Amino acid sequence: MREERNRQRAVTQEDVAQAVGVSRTLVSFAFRGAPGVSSETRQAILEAAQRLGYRHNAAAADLASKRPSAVGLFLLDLRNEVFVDIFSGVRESLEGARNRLILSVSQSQGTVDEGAMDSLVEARVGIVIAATLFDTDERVKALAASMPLVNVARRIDGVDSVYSDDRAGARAATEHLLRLGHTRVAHVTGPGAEGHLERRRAYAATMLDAGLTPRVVVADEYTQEAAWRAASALLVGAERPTAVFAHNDELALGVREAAHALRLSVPRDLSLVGYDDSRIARLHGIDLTSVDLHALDLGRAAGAAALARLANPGAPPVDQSSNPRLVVRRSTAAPAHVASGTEHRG
Amino acid sequence: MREERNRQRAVTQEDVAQAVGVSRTLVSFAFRGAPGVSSETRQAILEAAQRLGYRHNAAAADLASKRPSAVGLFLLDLRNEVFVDIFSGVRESLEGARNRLILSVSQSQGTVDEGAMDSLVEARVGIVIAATLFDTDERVKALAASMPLVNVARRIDGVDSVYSDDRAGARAATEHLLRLGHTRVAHVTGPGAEGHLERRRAYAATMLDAGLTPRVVVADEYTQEAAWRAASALLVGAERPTAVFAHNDELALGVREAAHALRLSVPRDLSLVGYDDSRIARLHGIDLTSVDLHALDLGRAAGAAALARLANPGAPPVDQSSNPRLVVRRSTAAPAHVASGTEHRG
DNA sequence: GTGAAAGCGCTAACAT
DNA sequence: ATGTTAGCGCTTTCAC
Repeated sequence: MREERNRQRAVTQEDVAQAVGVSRTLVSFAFRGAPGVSSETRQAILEAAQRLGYRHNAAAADLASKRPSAVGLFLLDLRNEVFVDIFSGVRESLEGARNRLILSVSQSQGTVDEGAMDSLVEARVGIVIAATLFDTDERVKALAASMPLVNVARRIDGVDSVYSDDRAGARAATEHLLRLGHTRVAHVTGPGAEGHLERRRAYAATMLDAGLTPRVVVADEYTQEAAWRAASALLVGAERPTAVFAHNDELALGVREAAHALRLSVPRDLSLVGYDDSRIARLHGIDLTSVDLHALDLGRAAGAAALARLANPGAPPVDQSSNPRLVVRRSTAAPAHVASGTEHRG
Repeated sequence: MREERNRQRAVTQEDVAQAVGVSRTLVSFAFRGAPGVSSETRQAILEAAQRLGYRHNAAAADLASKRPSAVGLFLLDLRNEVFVDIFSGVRESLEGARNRLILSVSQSQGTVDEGAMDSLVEARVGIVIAATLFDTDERVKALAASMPLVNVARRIDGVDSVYSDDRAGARAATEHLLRLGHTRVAHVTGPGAEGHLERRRAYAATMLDAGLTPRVVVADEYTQEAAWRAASALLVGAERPTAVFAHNDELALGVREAAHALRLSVPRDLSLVGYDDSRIARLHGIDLTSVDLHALDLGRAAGAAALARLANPGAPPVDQSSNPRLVVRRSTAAPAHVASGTEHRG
């Protein structure tokens, strides 16, 4: 038993060929269903392979065939469900295709991660689908110039991009709060990398359009804990906002915890809007109003775009935008004074 | 601009060697910091590589060097934070080591996934760390016989195993409920694969020890939705349990939603205990009593075990158990009648 | 329908 | 300290 573990030379196509009494070429052909192999030979080969325990060696195959078959997926943070959904979507659209999917997750929260992207390059993926939120446009363009790259959840001019209209989503979120009667609406976000700017810009623009003063609070990371810290300072004093629109649900939950620690009740004392419409947002007792960006669809579309790019390297850049949707739940309500005003009327 | 995308032949060590005026060997050695290269030559090589834009080709390297450097990680479900934590832990302990980490995620919720494991085999990883919960002991043993394998979050005799003591955790959870005065305590779990049995067994044993009747409800998947469906049937009628211990937080949240839909309040009408101590459990308004199995540590330990196995293939199997910890929050309380009894006393 | 031979980019003895 | 040589397992012309 124990001895078997000692890695005896792996079974190769050569071994299969000898067993069947044909050449290596035929074996190679047989596996890829290439034409030019009689069905009898193919049967014999497949059967012998099975019997001998032959396993295809993807690395060797890629090396020999010059054009790499793997698709790399670069994600920022698996604790954020959006990225998990993107992953699921990409995988789904790669199903059936002959491409392996290699996942690489950024190490660092809040800064550019060279290492994770490098690992994809060194794995010689033929194309990478990347959530490049922390990189500058310039750097992404440079990357895209050196290898096929599909941008997901972000738009960059001249680079294949599959994204959700952040501007529309952020505007909808902010307007929802304004319509409820809030005037002191703050925005909690994270480090201001180029990929993360749309939402805060749209928030600020919407506020200004309404004649109000934007108030942007920047947490030092895109984590609950960082949002908590940032919100703890924001939510005290007479001038504290009556509503907060957070960059995403993760941050919104941090704000929520901070509010509760300060004995502020949501939505009575503070209205809260997140972004992503994660499963947590839907839980009873959380009921977080949030913007759904359909991450699964984004992933599917990105996967399809990658396949298309691989098939046609010369095609013009894809620019595929989709519309997010505001999902109103119970974390938002009219501010206290307006609410009582409403009551009087009611 | 656009033309650059056309994959011109990649820069190889050969190119670097020619540029510097040395042999390929030196270049190869220089990159791996192998001895036998003068520091001047090394400098020149590294610099030329930089200038030419040379990227190491991991696939070719692995192919040439017989002993594969990659570690495969097989995970069941990225939507379950436990697995994300395991991933983080594994990666952490591989940091510094020269091993690439290749992640493979099971496709199917609830059944064995051959494909995902195969992809690891075809990537020719040197060892795989696997959360094999859905496989039979027998199958895992067979796999482990054909290639180095470290079991994580599960114990299998004769196979490297790094796990948390599920029996102790489940017993602690059940006893916590019994001590609160509950007698009708149900257990909600998922499909009964061998890797998932410890908790329900410990629950049942604990109930029997206390002279009570176990009641195990099996959802058809390990998802919130499935738990919701299962719990909807469980939580009606006069004989409905006053407490539920769920296999994990994911299922517990499904039970919680079902309870709320039935207008049962947690913990007043139903006490609830989960398992995993996920971040969601800690949120204000959720406050789920749960068992922390320290998934991050599990991942770290599994990574270390994999490295150790790679370094010493002949060593006896690792059997490393750790103790989970019950974290009591506000989702558990004495059952209604006992609670009022307590009030009288107080 | 089948096979021979070259070579992918790299590592690893074995020279020198 | 540096170079030579032979593969790793596979794909892929190009013959037969």
